[in-house]
Amino acid sequence: MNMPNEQRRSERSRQAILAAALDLCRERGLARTTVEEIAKRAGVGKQTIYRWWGSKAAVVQEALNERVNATTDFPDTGDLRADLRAQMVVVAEAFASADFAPYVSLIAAAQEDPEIAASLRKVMLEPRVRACAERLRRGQEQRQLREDVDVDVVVEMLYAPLYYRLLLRTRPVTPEQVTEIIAMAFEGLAPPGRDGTPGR
Amino acid sequence: MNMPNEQRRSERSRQAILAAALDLCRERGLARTTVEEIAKRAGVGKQTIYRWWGSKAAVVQEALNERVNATTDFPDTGDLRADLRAQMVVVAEAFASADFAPYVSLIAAAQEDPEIAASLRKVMLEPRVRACAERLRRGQEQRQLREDVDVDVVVEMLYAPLYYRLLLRTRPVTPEQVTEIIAMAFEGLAPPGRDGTPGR
Amino acid sequence: MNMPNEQRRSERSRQAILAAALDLCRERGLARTTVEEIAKRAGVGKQTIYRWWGSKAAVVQEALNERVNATTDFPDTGDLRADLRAQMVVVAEAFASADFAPYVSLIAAAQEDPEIAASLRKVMLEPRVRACAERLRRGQEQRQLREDVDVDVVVEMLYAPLYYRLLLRTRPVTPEQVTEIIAMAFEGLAPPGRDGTPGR
Amino acid sequence: MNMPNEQRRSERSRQAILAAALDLCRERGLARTTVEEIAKRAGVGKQTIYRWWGSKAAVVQEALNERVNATTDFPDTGDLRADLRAQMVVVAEAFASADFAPYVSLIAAAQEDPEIAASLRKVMLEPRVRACAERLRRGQEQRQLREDVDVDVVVEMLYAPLYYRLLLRTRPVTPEQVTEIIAMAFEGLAPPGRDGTPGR
DNA sequence: TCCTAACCGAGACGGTACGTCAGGTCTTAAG
DNA sequence: CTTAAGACCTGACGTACCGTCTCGGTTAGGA
Repeated sequence: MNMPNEQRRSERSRQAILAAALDLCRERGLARTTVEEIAKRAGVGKQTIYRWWGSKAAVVQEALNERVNATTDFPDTGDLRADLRAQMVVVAEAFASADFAPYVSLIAAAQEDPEIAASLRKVMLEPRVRACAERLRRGQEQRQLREDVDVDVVVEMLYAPLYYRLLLRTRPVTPEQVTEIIAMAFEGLAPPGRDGTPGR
Repeated sequence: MNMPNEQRRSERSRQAILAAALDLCRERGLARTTVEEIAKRAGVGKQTIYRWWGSKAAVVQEALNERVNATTDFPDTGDLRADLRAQMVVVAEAFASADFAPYVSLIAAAQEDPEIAASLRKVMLEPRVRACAERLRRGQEQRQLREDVDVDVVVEMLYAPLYYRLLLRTRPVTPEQVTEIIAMAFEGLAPPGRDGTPGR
Repeated sequence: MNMPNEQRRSERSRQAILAAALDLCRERGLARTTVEEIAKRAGVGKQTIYRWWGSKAAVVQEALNERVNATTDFPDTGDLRADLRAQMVVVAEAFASADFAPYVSLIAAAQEDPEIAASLRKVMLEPRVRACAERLRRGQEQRQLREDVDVDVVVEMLYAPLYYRLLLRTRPVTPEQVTEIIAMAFEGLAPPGRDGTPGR
Repeated sequence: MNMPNEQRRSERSRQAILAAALDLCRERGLARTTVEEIAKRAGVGKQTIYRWWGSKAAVVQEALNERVNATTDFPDTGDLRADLRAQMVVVAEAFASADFAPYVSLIAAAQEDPEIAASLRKVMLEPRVRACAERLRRGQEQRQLREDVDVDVVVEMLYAPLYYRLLLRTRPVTPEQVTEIIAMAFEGLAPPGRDGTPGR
């Protein structure tokens, strides 16, 4: 994207485009949304979209990024598992919401467009992963989490099942799932042995 | 799909179409593959594709299904964690392979097409999930897995991190990841307490 | 124009396109006619136009050529000046007719497109010029036209004033103009001298 | 055109626009010349063009009018045919020149824009026609031209063949053509009869 | 001499049409 | 009846220009 003069840009058009793109994406998914429709609904010329964005996916992502709660702070009440649960329930509820469709569409688009993938990771994923990892590290200091685990892998283990259901649609994402994940992850799958530590 | 007369169908054309579709999908992804190209490369009329399949995704899925190793059997050596590791490493290697691109494309397409999603789940996912769940249940009987966990949720907990990396491309899927997942999942995240059972 | 298979061509679409193009051209001129409108009015895809013609001008020309009276025969009653007058009056009336607008548009388009120009000359102009020249040559044999003139130049001298008014719109083209042209051309501009032959 | 304040107008910009328009028109014809290109080449904002002219054709016409030899005087040596020939040869040479393309483009544009047509007639055509007609009238007084002919029609008869070749491009416009036209027009096409006056 | 209205360059804007691509349907000829 | 071939209608693509509309910056006259 080598941009034209940013200063002369019409904020009115920009907002109308982001809103229209997001609406259409919610209504029928990104694949069935066309640049022409976005332009028409936003009351804007197509060129204005092509001037500032590289693809309809880029528009949706900017819209999403601007509207999604920007706070990536993680609660820290001192109780790691409670804090994780609280945060993950928020995520689970977001995943279950109909408004979340554009994010799913974007992940789909990212599968065949490395640029979207990179930008998604950088903008949507990494800040939240980092916040969670930090909370986990504090949890290690507070002796609420094993010290010999890689917190980045823990983040994956906790959140991956939510993404699994989100993307493979085997079952709905629910707060109950969060409860189960945390319980299983913290308590482990090994049956309680005599000394509390399983073999291997 | 209400099919025309199956018996008169040309197997030669069918195979050529499946091969062409898979090749193109590997080369440039499903989104950038067109029915027209498949037809031309297969030396086939477009109508022959539309006659027998509902979409290019359906073609790719049939191709994938026919070529992928059909055996969903799970090893059972008596050592649950070793068996899980063995099977998951096979999956991880598959995920890491370049030939796997069509499967990823299909998952992407499924996000905005419930028909593909349903068919993907039924054909690709469920048989393998079922096989794993059964092995886990035998593991419970063999006292190698807690008896109070829902094995279907355990399947998710084990495989979800592989899908997470596959679809969000944060890091490559590797055998090491499998080792870490199994260790963390079985041993749990809670720090070893005095009595071996964490609070809550 | 390297054509696709001519045999599979839809005559229905072809006729609809020619008719629509001609109508639109009559209504508002070639410049204000768009390929999109032609397609819409003909109930045809744009691609069908682009498949068979190189430009909207080519469509109009084919339409014109197909509809214009194909007979280029020149009357030959034995009276050259009467025959010329008869034929030229037909042309003058055609020029004056509103239906003639597409021909004028085509001449305009030819000014900046040598291909249209060449095709116009070959299809519309030359056959008629040739027919007139032949009649003039017979006139020379019949001793009704000087034998020392180049009949091709005579054709120009007779018809050019009609084109002049058609294209420069100084005055309407009328049968009276034809009468004046023929009189002046045959009798000459030189004042009748003592011996009937002017100087120089 | 309701003009803004003429006094504040930038002559520098005006000249740059006229020059750019004329150059572009010579290079690729009026149809393929865009206002945007004119503006860019002239180093001028588009608005400056739209402020002072109604269309690109108007720009070209003003450019042409300013640069073309403004003298419409007709020579008068006393020999009408020689004077006509001299003047017509100048015109023929102009027609044959590559620099003449913009004038031809303008005539083409005039076919579908009555405003251009009117302005072309008024500015380019009528003064020259009037000058020629006056010379012809003096020729009648000098007994070098029949007195019973309408001089305006004679002007057409003489110049129309030049325009015919210019616009229909059947053959190049040359001084020889001028010679032929004058000879044929003055001497007439009728074969010299016994009494020097043809029938009808 | 300064003020201020106007013109100026630049170029973003809402549009229309372009010529192309691919979708899915329909037609033709061959087997 | 199926097939390969490919023309057909449709609709979206991304681009080029249209003519209008801001922006500062500059310039010229009237106060």
